[in-house]
Amino acid sequence: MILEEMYRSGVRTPNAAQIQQITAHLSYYGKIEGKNVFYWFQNHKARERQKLRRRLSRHQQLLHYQLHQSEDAPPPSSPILQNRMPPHFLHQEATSQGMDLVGKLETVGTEEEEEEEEEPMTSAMGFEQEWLATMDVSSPVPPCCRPLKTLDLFPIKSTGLKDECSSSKSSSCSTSTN
Amino acid sequence: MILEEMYRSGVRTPNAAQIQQITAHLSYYGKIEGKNVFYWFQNHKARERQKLRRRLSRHQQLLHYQLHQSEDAPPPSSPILQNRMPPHFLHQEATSQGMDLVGKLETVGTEEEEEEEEEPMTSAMGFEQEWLATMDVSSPVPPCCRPLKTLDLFPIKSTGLKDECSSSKSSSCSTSTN
DNA sequence: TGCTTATGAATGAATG
DNA sequence: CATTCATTCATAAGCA
Repeated sequence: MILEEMYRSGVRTPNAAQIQQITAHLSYYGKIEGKNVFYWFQNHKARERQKLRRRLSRHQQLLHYQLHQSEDAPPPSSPILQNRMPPHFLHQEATSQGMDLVGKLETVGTEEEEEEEEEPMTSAMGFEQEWLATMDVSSPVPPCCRPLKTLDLFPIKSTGLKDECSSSKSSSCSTSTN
Repeated sequence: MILEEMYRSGVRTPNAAQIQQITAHLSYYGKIEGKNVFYWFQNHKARERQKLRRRLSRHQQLLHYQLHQSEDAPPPSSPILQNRMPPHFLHQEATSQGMDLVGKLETVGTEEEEEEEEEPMTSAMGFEQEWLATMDVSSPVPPCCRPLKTLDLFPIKSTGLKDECSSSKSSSCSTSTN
């Protein structure tokens, strides 16, 4: 769990030297290469951010929903996080020149940031997957009436498939509802 | 089931928006989150591909075997050689009415050879670092005796580790299982 | 009841 | 850094 320790300490994208050291340490427990460490940090950071993002988006969604739910309905006090900071706020040090052992603009608990490692991750990027988001689409809707308007979920097959079916994927025209 | 319908319709990797809608619809039948839908598609696609791949490999193996039966020494290995083919083998599977570009049956590695294809960059490490290379720091000393002087770089604790650095289960030393 | 299968979840390894 | 794929884990379901 060394890696997580380091991660919690603020290490996000270790540079070559750091990776070397980490790898050296970890090699005690078994065969390990630098790329393993590298990948670990990559994945961990990405997934951490993902989770965070989903929290944010969920909250935002809730807020949005509540805002649009009723004009007069007072928001149940959820003013937490409205992080819409400038798009140029995250910028890690592209693993080249920056040492993030001490972190920087993040709440890097240099000592011991147990919970709440709020990272001002990106927010202006295109659309990634907010799926992992626990967008409880089920909760906002009262069980007595479902706002589902029978979306045409079947014929949707638009730009989701761009890599694998790149050859000549199914035509997304009028999918004739299979 | 709805998801299978969609899958058959050609949906493979729905994007965020699609997942949202699907989740919304499915939420009518019970509690469901976006990640569930995401995982479903991931798994379904993967296993579909897996089945396909297995079938193909089996067939090709049979053919290969039969062809080389009289020519070369018949491989006494069990016919359940299974997968271990080039990572990029087949890409799509047949959808009912979608496109089934099963093509790409490239040089079906008749003899998959173990090659150390590594380190594709080594150029300006502006993007991918060069540790993807097999820089093995664990080499200087046998992994069974700790040569590392326990660098005080960070608080390393040898608690249970079974996934992070054990991508290779070949932990020669006592893998300090917890 | 013990085993095999099916499946959701998670993670390592890439690739773009 | 985002996205995808392959593998693996854990567990529930099905069956002999």
